[in-house]
Amino acid sequence: MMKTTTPDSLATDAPAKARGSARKADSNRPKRNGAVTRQRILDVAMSEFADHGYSGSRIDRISASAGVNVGMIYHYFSNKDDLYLAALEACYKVIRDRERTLDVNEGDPISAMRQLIELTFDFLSTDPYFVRLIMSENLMMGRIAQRSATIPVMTQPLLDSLRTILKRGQAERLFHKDIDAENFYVSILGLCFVHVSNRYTLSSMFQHDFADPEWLKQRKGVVTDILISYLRGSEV
Amino acid sequence: MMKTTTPDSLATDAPAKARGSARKADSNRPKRNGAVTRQRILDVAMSEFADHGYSGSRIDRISASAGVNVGMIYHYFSNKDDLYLAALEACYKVIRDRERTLDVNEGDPISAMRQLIELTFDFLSTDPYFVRLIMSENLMMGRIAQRSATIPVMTQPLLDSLRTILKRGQAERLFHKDIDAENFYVSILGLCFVHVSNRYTLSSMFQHDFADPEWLKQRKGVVTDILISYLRGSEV
Amino acid sequence: MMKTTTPDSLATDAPAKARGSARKADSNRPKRNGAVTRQRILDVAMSEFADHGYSGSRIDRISASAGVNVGMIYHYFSNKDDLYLAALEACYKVIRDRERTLDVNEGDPISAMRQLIELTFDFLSTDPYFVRLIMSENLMMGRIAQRSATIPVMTQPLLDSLRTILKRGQAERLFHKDIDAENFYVSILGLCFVHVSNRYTLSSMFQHDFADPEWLKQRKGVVTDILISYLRGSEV
Amino acid sequence: MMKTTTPDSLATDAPAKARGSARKADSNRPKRNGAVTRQRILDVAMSEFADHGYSGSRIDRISASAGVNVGMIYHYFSNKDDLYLAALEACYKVIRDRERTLDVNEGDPISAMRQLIELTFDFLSTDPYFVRLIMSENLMMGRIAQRSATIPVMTQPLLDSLRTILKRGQAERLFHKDIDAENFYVSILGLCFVHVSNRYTLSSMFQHDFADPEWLKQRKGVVTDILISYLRGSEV
DNA sequence: CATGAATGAGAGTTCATTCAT
DNA sequence: TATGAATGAACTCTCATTCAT
Repeated sequence: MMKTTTPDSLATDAPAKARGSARKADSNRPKRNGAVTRQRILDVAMSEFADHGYSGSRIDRISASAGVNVGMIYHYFSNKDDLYLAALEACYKVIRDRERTLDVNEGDPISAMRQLIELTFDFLSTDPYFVRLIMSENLMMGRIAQRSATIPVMTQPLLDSLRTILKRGQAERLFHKDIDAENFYVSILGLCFVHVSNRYTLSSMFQHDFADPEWLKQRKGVVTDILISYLRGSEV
Repeated sequence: MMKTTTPDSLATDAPAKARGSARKADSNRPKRNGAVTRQRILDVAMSEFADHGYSGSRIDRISASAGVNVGMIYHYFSNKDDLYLAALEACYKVIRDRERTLDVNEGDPISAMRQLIELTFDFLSTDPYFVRLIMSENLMMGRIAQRSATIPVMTQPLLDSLRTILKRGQAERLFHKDIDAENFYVSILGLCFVHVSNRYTLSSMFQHDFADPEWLKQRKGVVTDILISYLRGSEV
Repeated sequence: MMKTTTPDSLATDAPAKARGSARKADSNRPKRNGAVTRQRILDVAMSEFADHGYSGSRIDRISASAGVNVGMIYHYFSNKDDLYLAALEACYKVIRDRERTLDVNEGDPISAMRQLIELTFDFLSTDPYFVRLIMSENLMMGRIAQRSATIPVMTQPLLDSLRTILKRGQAERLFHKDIDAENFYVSILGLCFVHVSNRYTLSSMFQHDFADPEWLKQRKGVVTDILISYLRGSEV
Repeated sequence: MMKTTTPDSLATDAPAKARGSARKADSNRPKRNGAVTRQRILDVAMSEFADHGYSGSRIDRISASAGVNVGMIYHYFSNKDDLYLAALEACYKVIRDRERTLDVNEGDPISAMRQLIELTFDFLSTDPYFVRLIMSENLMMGRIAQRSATIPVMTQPLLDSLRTILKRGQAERLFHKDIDAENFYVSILGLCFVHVSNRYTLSSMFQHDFADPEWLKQRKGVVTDILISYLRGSEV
């Protein structure tokens, strides 16, 4: 089975030593370093949960991949639920951090919006572990996410960015007025998410690979067109 | 936990007697009837798999809900995988059948397309078991669906309908030319799917309920606008 | 897995029609014929029990192979134990019948004994289902066989034959006197049985096939030599 | 049902503490000791498999008798097959070790061979668990044993011993020349094995107990006579 | 006679979690 | 901090047997 890889360079703020793929034996790594161990567990957990969903994930497999003892997982994360929550939040942190790298006040609003769309499209397509973790959580009907205090907080900057771009576009009469930031984000998400979330069933339906780079490139154009043309739509 | 309900009236072609939600005791129902029992198991399985995903679903729970012995499930479906496949295919059959109720050759192309979009939107929003089953299957990376011979076959009429509408619209110069039926279906699906698939994480992010009827109604308008305005887009 | 075949021509006294390998559909066979059905079940049961031992055997598999319904097995044989007993007795009947084809009063005693040994050797080597059924029964510590009234009865003619040959040989001073018929039969059995009963573990130990025809032929000579030279042994 | 007992003193090299029959509560034994637990499971497994054959054996019963949790069996032996293989190999180790206690270069060849025969006879008669395990494995057509690398290796010293004795006997003109070591071992095995392997069916046939010490003693003499007289046979 | 749907007990195996060391 | 042995509950699946039709 294909394994989703978590983006080591972005997933955490842990010291550089801790990064790199998890390994069972690494004579160089310090024998006792709580933060590093904790982070290694978290990295592995993200990909395990992404690969198998919550109930499909195995504590044993995580501990083996992280090269630590089962007890360590319980030491740092209490139980499977809490570990899952930590993985989920870490995951949201990655995309929200990346969104903030955009400067939404600069340049023309259309290209700003296009950048945000493309960033979202690329992020979801390139790092499917995010999509998978989100799907998994929704399959559980938000059982874990609803306990999170940081998820709504992390959403705020994204909403602010969207509102800024929309306001600037409306001020310049490039976008029509009836556009709600939150609702528009749902549209972005839907169009950037579905070919990743539904990659396999779409493949069954249409008998080709929806992760093919050529297809993705063309699809990104279509998605951007759809969304931008909608923003400008009421001109018509 | 909320329970998704499968649409009894559509899920099967079994005799009317068999329909109705599963129940443990029904003095009226025949004590030994293979077809009916099989169907009752399948109905229950669809909602169990939708509610809990593949690994979260329990054979015990299915047999209890269906009011049959565990062994019966294995008698009719061999194993969990095959039962899941049967549920998945039954599920696809429902939406594909519903899509075929539309007459794509009649009326103007725009309203034909609008009908298809709205049907899709309504179906996915009203019967989340479909969305959830699809998500679950994709989380398993299509392990089961790829064994299905009927899924691609059932897709054909949908593609035909889309192509018919698009061709008619292009002939009447209502739609621009560069639209690929399959690609457009992915857009429809993305916009009709995401608020259901991501209902719970979106709720965590934005702190309101994405199944609220008022919100859904408004959202359906937006989705239709986005898609239709894209179809006509090249006018701009 | 290799399948032991029961000797159709010898296993039963049922009408010829019933013989031949079991089959699922045979349009020619009479739809209702108790004796035939019963026999077909018994034939299949012998090979099933021989192939898998008691606990490894499956009623379902027997009914499928016999081309009859599960209920039929219970109709004719009450339960698994009784079916097993019937198979075991049928099995003993085959070898005991075969032994009686020898005329122990004719010719010289040595060649009579040699014939009996060779008959035993050939029977056990050629039809391993007998050996396997006996092993299986012994693994169960004779749980079933001890209920059989016919097994000891069927043994009598064999003992009689052995005693006749021994007595004749001793009268002619060809065999020494201290030979007990029963004990001698155990020796015959041991030497004719072990390469069949232990075929697979011997193969693991010595890394060659103990069912190889060439090896069997040579081994039969050795076994006969050992036993005959023992009979004449007191000359030394 | 009679229970075969495994020879605790020989089955393992585990520390003395671990020996003795399995028991549920033993306040003296260490609560957490992998090697000891593993060995206790193996000891119990040997007798369970010997008593019931492979399919008749129950993991539950083994764990109960060993006084450990079911999971422990899977922790140490992965699955029933592997546990069975471990038991089988342990079993072979016992007899092969015992055979090596003989000094085949000392004394006269006839008495050396007699010792080997009697050791084999006694071992198989006294510890029927060996015979039963071997039977069970053969009933499965060597499914497990053929995966063993150690069984053929452990056979080598036995073959060497036999060859040594035979060569010495032939050099001294005590044995005739045409004797193959492997073939002769099959004869030894057959004659020492059959009254144990077929104990119950022989009892049904002849209506007396083939484990009776008096009978065994006399039989041992017969078996030795048969084999030794064959070795010297060609003198005649 | 004959069918196969239905049962219930129990099989092997897995897994989150705890705890002695 | 760190280990991995140990637990107990649960899960998927099997099977001899019964019984309505």
